Amino acid sequence: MEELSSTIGISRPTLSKFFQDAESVRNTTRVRIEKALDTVDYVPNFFATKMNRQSTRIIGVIVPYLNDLFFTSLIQSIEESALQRGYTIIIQSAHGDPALEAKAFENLKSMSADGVIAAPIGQSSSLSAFTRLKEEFPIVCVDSRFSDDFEDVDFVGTNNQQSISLMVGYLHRSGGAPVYLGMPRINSNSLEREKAYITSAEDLGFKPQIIPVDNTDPVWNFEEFAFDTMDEYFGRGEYVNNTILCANDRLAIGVIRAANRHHLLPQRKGESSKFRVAGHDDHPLSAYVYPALTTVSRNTFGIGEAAVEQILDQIENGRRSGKGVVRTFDAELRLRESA
Amino acid sequence: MEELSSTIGISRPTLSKFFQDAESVRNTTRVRIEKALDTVDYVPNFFATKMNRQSTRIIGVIVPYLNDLFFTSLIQSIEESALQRGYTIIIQSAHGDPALEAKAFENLKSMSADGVIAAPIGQSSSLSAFTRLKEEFPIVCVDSRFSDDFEDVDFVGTNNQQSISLMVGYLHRSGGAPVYLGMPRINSNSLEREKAYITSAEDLGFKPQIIPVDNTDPVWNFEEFAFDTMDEYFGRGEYVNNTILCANDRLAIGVIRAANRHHLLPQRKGESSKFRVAGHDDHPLSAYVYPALTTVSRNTFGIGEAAVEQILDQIENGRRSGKGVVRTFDAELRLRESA
DNA sequence: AACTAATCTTTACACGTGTAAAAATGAGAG
DNA sequence: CTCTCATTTTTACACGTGTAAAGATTAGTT
Repeated sequence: MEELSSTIGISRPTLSKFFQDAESVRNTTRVRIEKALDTVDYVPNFFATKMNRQSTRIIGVIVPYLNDLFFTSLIQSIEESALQRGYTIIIQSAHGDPALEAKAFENLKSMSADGVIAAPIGQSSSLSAFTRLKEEFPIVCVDSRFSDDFEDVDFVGTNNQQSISLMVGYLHRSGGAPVYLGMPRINSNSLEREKAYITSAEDLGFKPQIIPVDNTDPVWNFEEFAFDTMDEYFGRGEYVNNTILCANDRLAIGVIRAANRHHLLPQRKGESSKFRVAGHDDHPLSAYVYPALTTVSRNTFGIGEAAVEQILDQIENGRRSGKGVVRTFDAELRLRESA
Repeated sequence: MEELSSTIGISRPTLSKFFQDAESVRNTTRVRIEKALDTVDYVPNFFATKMNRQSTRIIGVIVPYLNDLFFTSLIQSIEESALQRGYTIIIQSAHGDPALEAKAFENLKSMSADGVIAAPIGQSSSLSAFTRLKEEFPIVCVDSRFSDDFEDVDFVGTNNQQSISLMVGYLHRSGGAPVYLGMPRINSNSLEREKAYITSAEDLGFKPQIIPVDNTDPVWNFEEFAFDTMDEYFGRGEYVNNTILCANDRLAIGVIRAANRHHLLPQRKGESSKFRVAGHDDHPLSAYVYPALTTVSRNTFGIGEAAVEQILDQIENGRRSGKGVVRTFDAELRLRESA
């Protein structure tokens, strides 16, 4: 930069100012700098620009897994919003491991990230780390809560109560009360949706029925989990005439596969069947399975955008003490073929 | 760090040495440091550690899209290998935009990344930028080549000739010569697989037949593209008795959806149909569509691992001039239901 | 106890940028 | 031309760490 500035014939501080805000230097000098930049290719050193600053304009994003299209969509919308506001995001995947999640927070702390948007795994093993970390920089939880104990942490996610009751209502009036297939207990959505199902059932006056699953070893490959679980039930003739509401689409995709294997679904035009499946999330592939999955679509874009808004609010206006902001987004029915 | 070192009662350089390699300090001092680290939580500043170094131990990873499970799996295997070797990865998504791809390279350059593993989009618009950048730091192309013109760049990917001819051979002998549905012209795999199909057809003595598609506006939502394309053909009664080999599984999933809509697939146990579909890649969901997709599995883990090996070879042993190393991985048949 | 090798301390400089303060220069208005 | 204000230059320091060199200390060996 020193070198470049003397080549152009201006001082280094002026050049530094230019890179921070091109409009902040005089018009004539700006043109001179831009012309010079066409010939040499120079970019300010990322690390040096982030050192010794009050703000790094970095937002950390932590997801439990990268191998899930919901999280990648979320990252995409977060990145888009952040870039618009002049922030850079650093993506960290916890690979489903609470220890790595804690490490991801440490990494971001060592980068003096201005704030962190985290879709937490939320296992007890990282609770103590989180308790400390949430005091160290602004944090917004997205998609799922870290734990109910952290009422002071902002949260942006889906209104599970609304989305589930919307779906349960539709299923109930269109062909019979659904039974519920929950997801492995990996985050707060898991429990929240189950509760929402029970509440909705009670509101509508039917008896909630939750399919018992083996939760001893919570896994992230939902399709396989749901397939294995339901394949066994279907083989014994159980749940073959039910409407199954799944906690998410990836489970539903596994269930549909098992149902196809056991020929539970209408096989010809005009045929009908008592067996139905519904999902939750509007997974990108849910329209492409057969039968196409009836589901509710989460407002992924809105959630990502709101998460950025909340973290920037904390960063720029300081953290408010007391209860954290909670923003939930309603979901919309996507009626397709499976229910 | 200054503060911490005086608290422990040692010098800052010693503490610095400890953080770089805990084994490099005397046993007794190491224990003292570790004990102190339990009480205060201190992590060295990421930026400061990367400044003024010959090596940052950072590897940049550029993918065209994050919303594709192949790329996320690839990232995961790259990250795993890199972490083992003590390198940190920085993920950059080009969002399908060659301009953003070029920007991603600039970002990594400004971070003085030791090297970059890139799954390039490879549109002409970023060619000139790439020509310059490939001289500036070690680059390994993964999954697809940037352009045939860059023979000096290392490449790690799938042996498309092997994978396609494996599949074409199987399809040909098991029920009829396949026609080919290509993917939008977004990268080198697109053309390579098409050529491999033609070669295989000629080897087996049948006339290659490529389904004409509208490629004016290359898109990344393959499922929709394939569905729209084939829905129209099927509606006109075309290709309804063919075996369709798709350039990737996401296309095949769209084709299966269209085929289901037009009732081209066997609907009952025992029924058979002349219509078949096969894919390429072994997408995580390909086993869950109905009928389950017959495909070939790419060695994603091997590819990621090899990409890391190649970039580290360049970083640690210097770049060799002349022809780049090319490592391709064979694929394996995954026979399921669709063909 | 004396020697040796390993480790540690001290000191000093480096990295590439932001930023503050004071002085100098430039542009536009009257 | 002179005044005034905006911009730029100059100078200097800061950030948090790595690292090199020289001297001091410690641990292990005989």
